[in-house]
Amino acid sequence: MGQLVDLLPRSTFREQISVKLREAIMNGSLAPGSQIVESRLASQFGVSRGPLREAIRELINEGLLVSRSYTSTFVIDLSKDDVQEIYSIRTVLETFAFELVWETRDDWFRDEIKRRHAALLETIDCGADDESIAAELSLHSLVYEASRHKLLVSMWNGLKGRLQIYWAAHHRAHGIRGPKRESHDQYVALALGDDLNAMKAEISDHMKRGAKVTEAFLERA
Amino acid sequence: MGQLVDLLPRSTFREQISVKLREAIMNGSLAPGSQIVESRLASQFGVSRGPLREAIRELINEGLLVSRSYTSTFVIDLSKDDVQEIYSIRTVLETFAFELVWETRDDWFRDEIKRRHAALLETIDCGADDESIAAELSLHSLVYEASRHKLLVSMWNGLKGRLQIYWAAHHRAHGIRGPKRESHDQYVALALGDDLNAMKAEISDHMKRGAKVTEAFLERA
DNA sequence: TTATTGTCGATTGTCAACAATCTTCCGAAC
DNA sequence: GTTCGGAAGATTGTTGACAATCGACAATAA
Repeated sequence: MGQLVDLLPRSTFREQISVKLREAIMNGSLAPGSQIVESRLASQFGVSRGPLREAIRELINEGLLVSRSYTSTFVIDLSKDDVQEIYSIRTVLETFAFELVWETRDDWFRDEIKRRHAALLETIDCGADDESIAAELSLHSLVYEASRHKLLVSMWNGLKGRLQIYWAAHHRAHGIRGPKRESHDQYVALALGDDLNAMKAEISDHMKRGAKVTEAFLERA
Repeated sequence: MGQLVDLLPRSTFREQISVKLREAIMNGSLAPGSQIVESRLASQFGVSRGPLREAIRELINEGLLVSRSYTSTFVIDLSKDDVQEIYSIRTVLETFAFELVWETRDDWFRDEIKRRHAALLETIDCGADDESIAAELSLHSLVYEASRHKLLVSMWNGLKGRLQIYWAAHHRAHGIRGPKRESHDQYVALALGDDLNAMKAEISDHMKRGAKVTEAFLERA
């Protein structure tokens, strides 16, 4: 028997809190470097410290928070090296994802990549900065999802979260605009084409450009 | 002022429990598929369920345990697909690690790889199966450590834990011996040599052989 | 003045009791 | 015999109180 209706979202507090917290960090309500106080957050969410602590542990394991025993926990503040590391791993993983997907790209893949690219362009035209970031990450997510490689997807999700924090924070701090309108034309065109090596080269370039931009961020500060 | 005495190991229960639990899973005291009951484990460790739950959450995030809300939590039982995924990602990451390290390999690297290889051979000669597994993983860990890429190391550690569970469990279940004596001769020789492409090919082969062995495991069952 | 010690507030760590949920099983109705 | 419903037991989820630790600042003594 198939799935007739969606599973009811009977989630625990811990789950709900961990997504809310993740959102708050990603959209900058909790800025990088800011302190997390369990008792305060718990009362804000209207729960006790137990489930809140478990949610915090989850984000610590994802690398979004850091904590020092008996003392304090903070929203992570990524260093330049951290971001470079993320970009370098991303290059490797996204290249691998395209290798996996390349021969089995189907109509769904082609339609979906166009759809997500269009969505990205629209958010850029609207000037919606945070949404542009999310749309860009969604575009890149496609190849991971299409790979049907669960482990690869989960690793990408880990990187994605940290990247989003970083971008959102620095865009806010420096008043820089989101992704440029033409930044993904080449990426999408090659992903629809037939030259895997050109695609790989584009990924490598794309990531190098991204890494360069982050350096520029940090030199202003 | 130097370090007069060792730092006192003032760790929290959660920390201690999470390493003990990890050990128990890795060495097979807690077999794949076996159920974890919070209250029972808590009394075994002599602590309350609070810190124990947090330790369990940690292992869940590492992929060593799985849980269903309000019902139960189990030691993970990897499927054939899961193991294939691990091997395929491992190929990608280890190749990347060698690219990073290749031009900067120094005497420490060369000495250390010989040392770890010798340690592996010794455990094999002693017939110490569990230790052979650990020694093999330690040998492979070297290139990640030498890369000085924190993110890469942490990803490898995640994979390593799951691989160790899988190997230990299946060796125990099927009475199969650990790694063969000559299995890493080529790997070490190429890692000390000057042909990066040959090294990459060896990694790819090595992983394919590993994946084949896991298939053989599963066809017996 | 300066180094040492004690104290206090803030924060995280731990505990034991209680609540919510899931599974199983048994009995009744059809 | 089958299906439905509901009680019972097992397990996880949640809570509020209490304990341990840390960092800073004041008190003290040389």
